Amino acid sequence: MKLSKKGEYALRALIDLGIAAEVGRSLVQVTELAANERLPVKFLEQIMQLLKEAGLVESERGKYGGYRLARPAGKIAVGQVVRFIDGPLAPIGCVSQTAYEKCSCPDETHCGLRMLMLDVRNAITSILDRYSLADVVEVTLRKMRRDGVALPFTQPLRNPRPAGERRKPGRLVGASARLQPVEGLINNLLGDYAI
Amino acid sequence: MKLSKKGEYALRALIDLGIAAEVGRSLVQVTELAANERLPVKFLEQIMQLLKEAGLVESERGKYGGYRLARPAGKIAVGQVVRFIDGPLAPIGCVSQTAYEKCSCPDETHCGLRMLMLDVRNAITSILDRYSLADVVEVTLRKMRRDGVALPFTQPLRNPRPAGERRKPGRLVGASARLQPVEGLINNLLGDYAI
DNA sequence: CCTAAAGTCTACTGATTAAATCTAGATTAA
DNA sequence: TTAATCTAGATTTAATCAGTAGACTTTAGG
Repeated sequence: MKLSKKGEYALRALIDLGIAAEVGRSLVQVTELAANERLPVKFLEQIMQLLKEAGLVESERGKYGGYRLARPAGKIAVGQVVRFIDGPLAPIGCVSQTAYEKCSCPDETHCGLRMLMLDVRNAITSILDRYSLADVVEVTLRKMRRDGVALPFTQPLRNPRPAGERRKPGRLVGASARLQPVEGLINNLLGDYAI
Repeated sequence: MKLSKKGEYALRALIDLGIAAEVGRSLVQVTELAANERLPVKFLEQIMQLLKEAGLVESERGKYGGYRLARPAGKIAVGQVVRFIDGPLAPIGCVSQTAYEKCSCPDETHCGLRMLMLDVRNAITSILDRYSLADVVEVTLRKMRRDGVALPFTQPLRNPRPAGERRKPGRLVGASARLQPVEGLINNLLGDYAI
């Protein structure tokens, strides 16, 4: 039931880009992302290309270039990212809602494994499709601020580009503002009472 | 978030062995298992060896040999099987309760991804550790009987061995008898009202 | 008692994918 | 022009998935 390294690194990078945006940094370099999360640089470069193809990030080339989120973090669901990088969230193909694939067993309707894995699939998607990058960013920043930990990406790039419209740090709109309360760590931490 | 083929095939085989036991067949050959689930025979042989090493199945060698569950299906949790074949259930190592592994990020306590994945881990284990093979077998048999589908493994081996103590088909003891009701397909189907 | 048939068990081989590294090229700011 | 950066592709290493070959075990039949 593993998330691939590629998927994990992609999420780490995207979350960092979300934090950067929230902190006023519109552009982050791959080397910064790699350093901040201790990821292999060249591998992360490949992943950033995939995320660009997916339309999740934008890039600026050349010296003092870098990456930024292509849309607000609140508009990027975690599940979307994982599906794009790792494929369906379902543990086995025959319970995937977004990419169903017939399985080997001769009679799916009487397959107990399938019913069990359908429950697992639903449990996974109910979390990963419910929360956006903004939710994860919000929880992270809140915890860091509470504990007085230094935020990353607070130092501006030495020569920030004009940047047509700089993304202003604003209220993140995440799950807690949109959805019914559910159990789970993330949801608890999203409530003000829990910081 | 995939279950590996090895893990999937292992579960299919074990569920089939559970069905066989419930139907009065104490020994099933690899070729039968492979045919019933349409799995690659030699690959399944390897997997059966792993399951034997894990103490989940027993084997009889030679002509008219085969495999059986090493203990009652109610004593084998699905999660145990997956963990043995595929490793931890957690999507990333730093949220595994049974096989924690430090992750690359410099500060786990302020890692939003980790909190999110902890929720996912808990969602997965709450299902896979709650249900046993007996639960899956019960749901499967119930559905098949309801729809009048022919049960597998009902024909005895041509020359069944003396079989010291034949396992008698008896009441399966699964989650529905042990645990609080929870949401999910499997649990609904375990209730009598749902067959 | 001997042997053939039908099983499990063990080892090796190859294809494909994941994970990461390496090398080189294209683009931009200074 | 040069250094920093993204872009692109080839290469390496390991794991997964599966198939092949055969050795070992047991039963059935002569």
